[in-house]
Formats: sequence, C-alpha cells, structure tokens
Amino acid sequence: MFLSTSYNKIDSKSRVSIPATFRLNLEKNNEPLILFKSLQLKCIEGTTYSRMQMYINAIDELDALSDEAFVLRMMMADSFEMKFDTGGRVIIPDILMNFSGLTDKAVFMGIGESFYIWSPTEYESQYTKSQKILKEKGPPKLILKKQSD
Amino acid sequence: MFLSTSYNKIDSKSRVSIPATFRLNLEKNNEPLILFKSLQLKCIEGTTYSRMQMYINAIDELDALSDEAFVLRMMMADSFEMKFDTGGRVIIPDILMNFSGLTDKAVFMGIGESFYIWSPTEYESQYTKSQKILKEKGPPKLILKKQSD
DNA sequence: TTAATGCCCATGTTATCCCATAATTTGTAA
DNA sequence: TTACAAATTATGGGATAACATGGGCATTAA
Repeated sequence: MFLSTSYNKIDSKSRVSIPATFRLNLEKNNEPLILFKSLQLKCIEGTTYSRMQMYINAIDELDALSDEAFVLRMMMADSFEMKFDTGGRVIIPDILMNFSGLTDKAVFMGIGESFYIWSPTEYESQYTKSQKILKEKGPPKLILKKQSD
Repeated sequence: MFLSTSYNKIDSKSRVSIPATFRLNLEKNNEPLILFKSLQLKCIEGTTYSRMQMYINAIDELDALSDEAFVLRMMMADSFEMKFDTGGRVIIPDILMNFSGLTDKAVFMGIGESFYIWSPTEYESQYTKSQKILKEKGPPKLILKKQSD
C-alpha cells in the first residue's frame, strides 16, 4: 500500500529519490516499479509491475478496435520500468518530465495501490480543488466491506 | 475499540506517546497505526491499517473519474503509517501538525473504531459546541443494532 | 567528441534506537 | 482507608543508523 505525501528534489541528471516507504513496499513484494502518464491528470503515475499487467489484461477484454482499447494501448506505450541506483533513485524519462511539467522538485502522493508524482504547483492546485469539492459535497459516503485477504 | 479522553505532551522532536490503552488495542490485533487528516474536522484521525485498506478497496468500486474517488485519493495521500519507538511514541508528520494546529500538547479522544488527536484549544471549542447542541436539541435518538461479527 | 547512463562514495540531515528518569497507576499490607 | 512498594506509563536526551542528495568517474551510444 502506498500512503503519505512528501517532497523530493530532482537533480540536474533528472534523478529523484523514490520515498523509502514506497521503495520498501515494492522490495517487500519483489515488484518492479512502473511509471506512466496518468490518464486523467497532469501527473506521472507509479505502480507495480503486476498492477500494470492488470491494465494490459483489461485491454483484451475490450473490443480491439474500440476507442478505449486505443487509449489504453497509447498509455502502455508511455510506460517505463524503472531501475533504481544504489541510493534508491530513478531517472525520470524526458517524456514523463515534460508531460507532468516537472522541473526541480517532485511531490510524491501515495493513493493506495499506486502513487502520483506532481510538480508542486500542479499538486497544490489539485489539492485546493479536492478541498473545495469536500466542502461543497461533504465527505464521500462509503459502504465499507471487510476485505477478503 | 478506542475509548476515553486524555492529554499528552508533544516534545521538540514532534514525538508524542499514544495512550497505552490505544496502543494495547492495536498490538492485541497486530494492527499498524495510520494517522490522517480528518475530512470534516480540524484534527488528526487515527485508525488501523486494515480499516484504511477498506477505504482503498472502496475506491476501486467507484467510478474512477468521480469526485468521490478524487477526494478519497487525496485522503490516502494525507495518511501516514506510524512506527512506535520503544517507549510507545510516534513522530507526527509536519503536514499533520500544521493541519491540526498542534504544537506542544495533544488531546486524544477515542471514538470507537478510530480516535481523534486535537490541539487543546480546538478540542475545547468543539466540546463546548457539542454541549450547546445537546442543550438545544436534546440527546440524539439512537437505533442500536446488534453487530454482526 | 559529446552526451547520456550506470556505478560508486561522501556528506548533511533526519529519523530511529536506546537508556535514564519522572510521573502515574496499580497492588499489597497494615 | 492509608501508606508504601512495585509496575507501568510518559518524557527527555544522546548515540546510531537510514535517507536524501551531490558529485566523480568509467562505460556506452550517438
């Protein structure tokens, strides 16, 4: 599970430390890290290899010629498997840097099964937006089920 | 179950003792502690790892593009898994300290499945408010159901 | 050559661990 | 019920380990 929010620096080589808690989560489950363009937001999404596989399998369930399948395939094309250096850093591909507007600072935001990487300005505007929705609509009503595993 | 109210000190390192009764409750069930921003109140909410997992699972049940899912993801991002030191203390992340207005003293308030951590001033003003509502509206009517498990 | 990449080590900062002491609660016996 | 001892809990500070970050250097690719 990915939780919490933190800021890390991006150096001149486009290197950035993945927060230790996220890294340990991946190592514990022996999962490579995949980064890709978010489908909804101007940010990078990070997740496990096996969750990415779920997306790939989902394509097969769709009509191969449909718009949905097309969009998902494009998403796959902009997905990258990351290699960590000995200090726990990765190099963010230029495509993803440009897409998300990242420059010298990254906000890591754990959201459970995956996490987002934002530019600070984009993160702040999205945070403000969520607070506004929360104020207007109130907290989401959930039917909480006991998890099976 | 978390019950009762108590005050504890926050030291210069942002460390605070979690009340022993709360800690024992978590240890007994082998549950890590999660702290996160309350969605409705200016305080920190504490709960179990598995309860947080239920929220995460609930996201997948929702329309991924909905406001509800968006707000819930932001909630995950403001959640932190705590590590206890040998004295039963945790370090409260700066994000949560600032959000709740905590400085050097914390009020722990058990509310069943979770508990709140308040700054003393905020706690007192909320307590006063609840007493006022009680006086004006009378005690709330409750329907007590047998719990299933 | 020039740039990009991987690999290694150095450093400042922060969190974690450990031990000591103070405060509180609990237990026991007069 | 009171008094005292023992155990538990809360708190403080210092040593240690982990983390984030910067830079050097060899290797590879264009």
